[in-house]
Amino acid sequence: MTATQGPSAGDGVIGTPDTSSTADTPVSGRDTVAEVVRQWRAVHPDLDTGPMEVIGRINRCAALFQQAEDAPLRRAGLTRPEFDLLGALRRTGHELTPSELARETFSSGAAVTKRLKQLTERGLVERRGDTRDRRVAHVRLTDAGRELVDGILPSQLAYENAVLSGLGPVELGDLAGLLGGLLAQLEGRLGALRA
Amino acid sequence: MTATQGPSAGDGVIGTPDTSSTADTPVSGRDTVAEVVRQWRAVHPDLDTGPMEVIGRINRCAALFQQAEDAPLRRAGLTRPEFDLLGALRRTGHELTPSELARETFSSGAAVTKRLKQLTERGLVERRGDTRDRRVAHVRLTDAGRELVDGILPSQLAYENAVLSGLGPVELGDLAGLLGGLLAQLEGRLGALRA
DNA sequence: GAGAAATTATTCACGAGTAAAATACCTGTT
DNA sequence: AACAGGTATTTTACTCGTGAATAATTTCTC
Repeated sequence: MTATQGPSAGDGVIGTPDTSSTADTPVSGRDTVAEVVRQWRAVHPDLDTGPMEVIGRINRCAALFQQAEDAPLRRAGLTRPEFDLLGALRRTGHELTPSELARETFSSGAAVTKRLKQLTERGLVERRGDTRDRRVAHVRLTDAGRELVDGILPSQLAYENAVLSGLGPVELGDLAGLLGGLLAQLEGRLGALRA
Repeated sequence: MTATQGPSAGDGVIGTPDTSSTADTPVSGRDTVAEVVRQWRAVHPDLDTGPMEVIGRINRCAALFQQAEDAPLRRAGLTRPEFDLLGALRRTGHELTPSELARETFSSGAAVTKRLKQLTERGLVERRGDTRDRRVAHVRLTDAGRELVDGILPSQLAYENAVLSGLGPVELGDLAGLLGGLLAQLEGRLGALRA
């Protein structure tokens, strides 16, 4: 699929009304992605580097989060995927089957199986077989699991808040809104784009 | 900087306020993270779920990108980390040592070693020992490697553009700007926050 | 200059995720 | 009732990244 290389959209996409010049440093300040984009432009001045400025930054932010954001989690001996699983059980408030956990957690069934094994051994979740359909299992938090999640969550949120404290409330709100719009589009339309 | 950010709060960007308990309800519309946040609020109405709306969405976007965004890459038999490595060599325009590649690529030295081994076997990069310091190696793209990168890049960017096409140019510009600000903060201040 | 400390790159053992096969079970059709 | 086909979950074989140890070399310090 050869999409029309944004002819006019080319360099205008990002710098639209706000930033000062088109010559150097066309985008916001000094993060590493900006430098990367600058290098690419020097080598391929014809390409539309707009997407990089969004996707590259999202990927980089996510990578940094994974390294640092989860400090309170790791202190409790949990990885982020493990916490996501426990959190899914906590926030839905009821039992979930492994398949539902996989869907809720955006991970594969096999990964859920492995995590459940570990979490069961640690006494954080329990399993119960369905009486009608003996293929399915129902997983629920133990008291210890629920207490662990409830104990971690506030400090985790406080930590995330600190991580984001560089932006003001208005900017965070805007960012959340824009990301929500993007994500809604991605989730709705991405499966179909898998060309 | 950022164009006239939404007057008042950030809830207007996407749409419909929802039917929740708390007074301020910036949860925008219809992505999965919004639903997750809603569930958390029902269970813990006292917690500030603001950070989730940003961090959760960034992580989720990154996960979706990893699944889908790289379609043109995989068609060329490259993973995203491999392409990042080749891209670093291409965009800097000169040779890089493995350590520099690790820094540029945000990955560990061991990972770079492994990738270099594979890419060398495929004839995409070459290595050369430093004459002054015999510990260091210098890595450069072969002609085939450079052609591969240059061949992939346009379609990869076009693909990314399509992925982002749900947002308009202004929104993408704002998003890039906000993410750049966040990232600059994270990169500058995150190492110190590792408590 | 000789030995200590630092730096560069690689190797190793391991943990975690995945896709695909395997297992166990249910349901509808005949 | 029996069989085909579908679904839920687990197992298997494999890949990939990581941190810690290792090897090789340079640089610092006296």
